[in-house]
Amino acid sequence: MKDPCPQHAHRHRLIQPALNELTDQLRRNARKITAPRQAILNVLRRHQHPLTNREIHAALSGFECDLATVYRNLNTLEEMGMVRRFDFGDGTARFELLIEGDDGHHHHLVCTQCSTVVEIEDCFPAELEAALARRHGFKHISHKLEFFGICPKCQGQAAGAKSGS
Amino acid sequence: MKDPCPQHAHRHRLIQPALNELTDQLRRNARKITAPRQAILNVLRRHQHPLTNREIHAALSGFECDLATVYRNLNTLEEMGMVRRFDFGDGTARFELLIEGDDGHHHHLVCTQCSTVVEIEDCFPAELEAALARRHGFKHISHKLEFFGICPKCQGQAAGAKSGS
DNA sequence: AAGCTAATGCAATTGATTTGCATCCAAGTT
DNA sequence: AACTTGGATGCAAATCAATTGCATTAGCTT
Repeated sequence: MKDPCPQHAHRHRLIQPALNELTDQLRRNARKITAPRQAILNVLRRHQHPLTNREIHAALSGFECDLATVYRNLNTLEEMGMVRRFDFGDGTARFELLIEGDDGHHHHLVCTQCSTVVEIEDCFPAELEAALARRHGFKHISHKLEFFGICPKCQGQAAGAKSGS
Repeated sequence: MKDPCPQHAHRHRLIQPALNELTDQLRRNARKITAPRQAILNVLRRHQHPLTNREIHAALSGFECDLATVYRNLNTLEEMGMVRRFDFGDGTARFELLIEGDDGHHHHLVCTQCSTVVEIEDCFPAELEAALARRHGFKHISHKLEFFGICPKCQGQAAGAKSGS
């Protein structure tokens, strides 16, 4: 019996893995250390929020690579367990870098006005989830959970704005 | 202070609204009672599970209309609060008919093998959600939550199958 | 029955994501 | 250090869900 959402919630957010640690992970998975890959990992290292493929592509400092390459690499990194994919329901996938050993399971609180994202420490209670699985005879149960609301900054302002002042 | 997810969980699933009750709702919202709309509502009445636009379009018995019309109507019905949109994370929206007065808030347990969908009575605890909103200063908070796992039927079978038997 | 506007059909468009294919290069070999 | 090779990349085309422009049709009000 494990806790709802253990202590891993905020842990990795504070850590910025060194690039060479990340390339080591690639090496161990028999992946080539290419320029696009390093550039992408560098972008992910520097950002604490979930990024879309397009955002990652745009953030490649100096270096350029094809958008398709970004897509391919994020899929690869996800398979390798180096990033986690999030779905905020807007039809665009977002990714966060994980540190080794962390499954990255956590959730977000997204402002429906300005798209500000806050990482959340809460999780759906594991006992409830287990009971639910038992009740319906399901195995290997997991969940997707994201919260939406109006952030403090946007609360004073008239609706419709896309970014803070 | 309200309950986590009140008793409305299974309520409407057992009810199959009469077509004329549904068209009355349209009328009250100043919407025209067209053939495509009636056909779409009929499909929704008969199905207890979330359906994609394409599935609804395919299920229009006898009557034919353009797929774009199905898309447009489900958007309209959603605005009117007659259907609720669900996102199972596969890039395709699904819809369920609501009964009047029910906001239709509930969740699902989806089999990742055969796509069987079970409606869930559990919900993310409202107290936790309220605390979360308070903690981060958010207002008008809501959430999206769906569960995934392997259903009883698929547990015995080798992975990979797309439907039972 | 006439008239106005929403609703529809059809085709084209948008946007995210994927893929075919020729070329290239990182990494292991000789 | 040159050689080999399969994974990786660039580019363009293809998918797929969903939306939209536009001319036409058809509910509904008067």
